[in-house]
Amino acid sequence: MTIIEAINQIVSLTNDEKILIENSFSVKRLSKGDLWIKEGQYCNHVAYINKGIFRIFYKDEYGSEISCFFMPKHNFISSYTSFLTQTPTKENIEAIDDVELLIINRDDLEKLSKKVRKIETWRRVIAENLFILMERRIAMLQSKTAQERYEDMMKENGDIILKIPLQYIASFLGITPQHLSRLRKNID
Amino acid sequence: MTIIEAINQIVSLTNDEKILIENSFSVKRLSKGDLWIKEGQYCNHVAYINKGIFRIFYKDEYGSEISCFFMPKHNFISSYTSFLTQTPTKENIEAIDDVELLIINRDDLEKLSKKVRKIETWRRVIAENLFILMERRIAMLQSKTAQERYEDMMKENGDIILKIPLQYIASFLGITPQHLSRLRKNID
DNA sequence: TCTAACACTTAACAAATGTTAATAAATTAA
DNA sequence: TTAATTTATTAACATTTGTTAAGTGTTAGA
Repeated sequence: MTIIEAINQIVSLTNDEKILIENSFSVKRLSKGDLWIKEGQYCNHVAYINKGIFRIFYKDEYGSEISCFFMPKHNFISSYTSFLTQTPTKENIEAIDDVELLIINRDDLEKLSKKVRKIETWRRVIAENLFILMERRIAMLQSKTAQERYEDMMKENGDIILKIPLQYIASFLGITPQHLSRLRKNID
Repeated sequence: MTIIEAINQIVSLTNDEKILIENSFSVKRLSKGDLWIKEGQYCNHVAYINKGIFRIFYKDEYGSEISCFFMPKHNFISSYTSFLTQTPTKENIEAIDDVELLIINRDDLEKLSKKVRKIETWRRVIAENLFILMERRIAMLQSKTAQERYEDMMKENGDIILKIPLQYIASFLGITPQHLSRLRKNID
């Protein structure tokens, strides 16, 4: 799915609009392990993932990495709080695979939004979806056991779960790698 | 703190704007235990809490109540996903105390936003703050023990924690009432 | 006021999860 | 490729948290 198809699913676009959008984004490639965004930076970009998987993580008070989200291809990614509030981010965004991004910076996104008003609607929908995702994540952490959380994750992200190192998934679920290893043994 | 003072803290207002805003909201009073919003309803209002404390909760697959958030006076409250996406809410919003609200419906909020453009900024800031709150909540549930979560809650919400029934706090923290009772004994 | 319903506490035990440490497997670098 | 490093698995044990059940307030109506 191209970026145009992804946006077109939410707000249907004319050919002219498609061209305007396409020209506003530029390609960026990263290798496995590279950080696209580092903590302390201002995140002034939003990106569409053409290829690969990203991990968003932050460091806790002991310096351990806590994985917040995984984003596979055909989704949009950013350090949203930083992008929206124009403050330094606490998050790191790391390429788990070799990845290909289509990026746009804040100014160009504003210009594009003025030229193509539908982009405003699309931005709102992206924000709303993220909001709903966070609500579901809170509900899950609050009221399900580790095994249920893992099984739910399997159902919803079965396609990418095998490509993500176990330790990252464990951190995402809020458990130790050893415990996740144990759960996997019991489930299979 | 009045609603005008609360908004004025975020976007400074002229006297005319203050009057326009004040006239757009209307008073609603509820008694302890009343539901302002019930699951299944469309939430078409946003409210400022003049007095009292609210609890937002939903029901899990077994019908148990899971408490998501507590909102004390001098904050704004809504079932945001429902309000934003105009879909039926899964949440219930309950008065823990006798409460007094200042409410505005979607249409009037849109009209007000057009008359007082700063209200757009205020709406954005409210959404951003909620977003940050949710991020912190995820981090807490993901990487802290129940005792740490309780102690953090004491630090940040010490003023209201004593007014909220223990069972609701336990559910909010993702633990059983018995376990919270045990933690309290150990801490004091 | 008395009683019934509900909320909170406590304790014993069970289940889930963390910790430590050792080993095996996989990946990376020379 | 081999050696070094990282990652994953396994097991024994410790700690945290859930479950059940009983007892003790507390509150709200009859």
